Amino acid sequence: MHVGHLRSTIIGDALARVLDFLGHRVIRQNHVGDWGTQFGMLAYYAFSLIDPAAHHVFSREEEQMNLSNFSIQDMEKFYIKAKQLYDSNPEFAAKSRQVLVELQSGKSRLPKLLWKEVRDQSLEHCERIYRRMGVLLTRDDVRGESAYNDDLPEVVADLDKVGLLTESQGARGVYLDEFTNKDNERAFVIVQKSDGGYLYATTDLAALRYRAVELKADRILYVTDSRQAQHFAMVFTVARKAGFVSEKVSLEHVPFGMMLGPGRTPFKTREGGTVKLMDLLAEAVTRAHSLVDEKNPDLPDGQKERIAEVVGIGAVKYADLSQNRASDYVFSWDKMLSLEGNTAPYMQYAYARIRSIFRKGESTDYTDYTDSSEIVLDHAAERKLAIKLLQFPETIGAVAAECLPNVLCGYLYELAGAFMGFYENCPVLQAGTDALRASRLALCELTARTIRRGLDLLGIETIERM
RNA sequence: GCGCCCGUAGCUCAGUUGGAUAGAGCAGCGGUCUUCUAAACCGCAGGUCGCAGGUUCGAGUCCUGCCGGGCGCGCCA
Repeated sequence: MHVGHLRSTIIGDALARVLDFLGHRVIRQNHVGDWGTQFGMLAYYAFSLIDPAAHHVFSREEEQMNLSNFSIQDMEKFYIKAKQLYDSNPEFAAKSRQVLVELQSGKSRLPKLLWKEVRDQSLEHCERIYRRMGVLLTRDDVRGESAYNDDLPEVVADLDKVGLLTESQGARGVYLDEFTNKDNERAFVIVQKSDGGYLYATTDLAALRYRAVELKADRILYVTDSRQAQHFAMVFTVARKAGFVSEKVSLEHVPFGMMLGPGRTPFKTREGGTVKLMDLLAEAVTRAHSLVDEKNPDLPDGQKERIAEVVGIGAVKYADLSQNRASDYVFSWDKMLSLEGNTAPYMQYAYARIRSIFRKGESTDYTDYTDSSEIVLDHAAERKLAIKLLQFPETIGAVAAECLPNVLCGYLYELAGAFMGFYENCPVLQAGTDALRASRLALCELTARTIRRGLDLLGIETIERM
């Protein structure tokens, strides 16, 4: 995984958390690309590692080959090498495509075994990143392109059954009056190539039907980059017309802007020169660690490392989530790893400050103050903070309705800002009266709870001190 | 050609059912630690909201046209 995979992973995770929190039954679907050309080349490359001299691929003896020792240390390097060979070596490319054909037809067991091995390694790699980033996806959520392989002929047959299917120049597809092509003619959505192969529109239709019929989803969200907007608009239209999805089911593409490189050039996926996600996370944690050393040198080392991890990872995720997802995202180390201003550490810092008050006040029991206290809002800063606190529910509602995590980020930033103002102006532990002290402690408690909950919904952790 | 997205301060961006003097961060300048964490706070400076019309009591927001940028459009995903 590289930085180009960051957005869909993080945005999808945050939206799933928010919808979950609101009581919806959320079914995560990790639609991994485990069935295309790239997996053919990976599987064949894996094979060539086992036996570099091999010029033939699918003999019986080779099917017996023991694959148990096969392991891939670094899937990213592995892919780059395979890609280089694919581009430079016609023989390798031809064999890769052959592997894919064998794979999809299910004729030979060897490609299947290799494919499975490569896929497992790849998914394990993803899971390591998910765990470090605090993304809730698990292996159970993986339902990739390969899962729909057997449904593809049926999708085409069903389109034919309802009279939508047309043949043109040997390819089969659906004409849509709602869209036009380059020549201003109605669009043609191809579901089966002239050579009999299927395309991603076919897979997406199969997936759509699975989600509507089998999973009984009533709202289906597609978190992908905005370039696929038209593709999904067309696939949704076909699915409706074919009766795969009823009108009651909401189909929503949740598009986000591209990851751009320096100079606003597109970040090429599947090319060399991209920044690895693991490296990005490590760099973020390193930067956070040196900041902890600087700001709070007396903390024990173990605690510093924990803080660096939470702050660094949080900063990376927040940098992405806080921007309106429609905008293109210009990759910048400084911006992504920034720990100043409107960043996760700002909120984490506000939280840590509040927790510090409770430690100093010798009470860590949250419920001590909220239930029995009258809230006093005499100071402007108190009033401002209280109003912000009350806006939390409507904010979450808006985030869920519009699928905009940055709205939650904006809210939390305002909340943390309101607290900072309160903190500067309103002494808590040394408030004039017991009643005022109790009231302010309650405000602190409610703020801490809201910040922690809000960050949690974004997939970002909090720490007790920093 | 058609379609979608975008154009807001020097830079990066908020501003989504139209509502009062358009906000924030960074960068710049100047202040604030004898009191709960200064990873903070306060102040100053900085904008013809791409342009031109229109709707409205009211437009960054809605409509039309234009300029500029990005992306997409029958056998890749």
